[in-house]
Amino acid sequence: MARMAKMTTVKKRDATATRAAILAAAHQRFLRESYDNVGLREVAGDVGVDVALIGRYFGGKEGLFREVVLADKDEGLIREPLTAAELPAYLAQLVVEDGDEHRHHRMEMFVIMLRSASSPKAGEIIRDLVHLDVLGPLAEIIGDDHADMRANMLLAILMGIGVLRTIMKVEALDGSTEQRAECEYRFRCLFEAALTC
Amino acid sequence: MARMAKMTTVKKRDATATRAAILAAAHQRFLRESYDNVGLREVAGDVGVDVALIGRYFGGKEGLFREVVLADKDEGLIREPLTAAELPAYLAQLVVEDGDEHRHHRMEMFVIMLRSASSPKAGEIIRDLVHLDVLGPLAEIIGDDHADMRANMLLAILMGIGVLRTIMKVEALDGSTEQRAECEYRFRCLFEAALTC
DNA sequence: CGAACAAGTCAACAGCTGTTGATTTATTTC
DNA sequence: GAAATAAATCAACAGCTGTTGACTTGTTCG
Repeated sequence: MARMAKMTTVKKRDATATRAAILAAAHQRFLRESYDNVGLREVAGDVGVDVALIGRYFGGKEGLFREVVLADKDEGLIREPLTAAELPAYLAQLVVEDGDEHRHHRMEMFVIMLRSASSPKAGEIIRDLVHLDVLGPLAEIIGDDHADMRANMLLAILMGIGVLRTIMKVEALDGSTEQRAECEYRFRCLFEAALTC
Repeated sequence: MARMAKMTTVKKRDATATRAAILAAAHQRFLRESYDNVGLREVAGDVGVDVALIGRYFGGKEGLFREVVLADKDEGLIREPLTAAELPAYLAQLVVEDGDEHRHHRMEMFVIMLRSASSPKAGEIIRDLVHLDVLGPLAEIIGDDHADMRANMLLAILMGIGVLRTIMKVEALDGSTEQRAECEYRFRCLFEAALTC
């Protein structure tokens, strides 16, 4: 009858809540598979909702992906005010995932972008975001001449590490246990080299 | 009648030749699109052959991709005998694409791997190849303790540059005209840092 | 020539994809 | 409580994907 298994919610009808739930589910899916390999029915299934609802709320797959990526944009890769001198240490800490919840979330956004960078439709969205939201701020922080190139080199290192770890599944860069400190140190050196050489 | 438009070949029937043609066409396609976004009909169309033939010769899409990737394996990323000291300069030259035909081909293999690294089926093939054919030789050349980690860092830089250039379509790393020398210099510095820090 | 065999084509099948219009169900409003 | 509105579902459609078996055509060998 009225008594259901789940006590808290008997499937209340809340548009904004389900919208958010779909967004969260999509985020998790895009984190683990590429744009092409994420099915809308899977995402809908995670939430316990029909596929058609995604179309209604986000207009389509592309719209859903755009919103997932843009939702994380607020806490872009570099948000807090940083000086060029602090950059290497900050980035190094970022990649060894030893940060707080915010930093973890930023790395997730990074992985999503990496995963779906191929695939024409998703790639376009990502490229814009990278240029405006990552490359721009980075170059501004660096500030000297050749700032553009230095920003690109920093991003290249970040992306390379990301690809190797999450997509190529290389274990040596995990930075688990005691290796973590060593890992972080080396990466800091690398970032410094990119800025000073 | 017997007179056709193309003078040289009136469609001779050569199994090994068409096999090679399919392989070449697939190479070009995988160079520009990801595994998921390359259609077998497109590849067959490039050669002027029916799709079914691909299935006959390569067993399927996965087999085709494997053969494309393995065909380039002979001239792996690092082939000629190199010392650790020569490595930075060699890699820097590799990424600015200022090399001969062989080096160009090696970078193409690299791009193919990057493009399709996501996508479960292709990724598995690529991962094996990266471990055995790139990471292994690199670590052997480096030779010191932490060789594994250093090899990973070198590869990370290489991949990052590759992703930024070919997938994110960043222009600043193109290394065109006069910038090329500067580009090469900076990358050499970066590789050196990865080896010595 | 004519049989044997390989090379290539044809057609069609399942399976899955994102997308859409009509429909049902719950909630709100008067 | 009944009408109006939003939330969610259903069913189905095209389109494309890789794959398979049966068929046709060209080549080769006796």
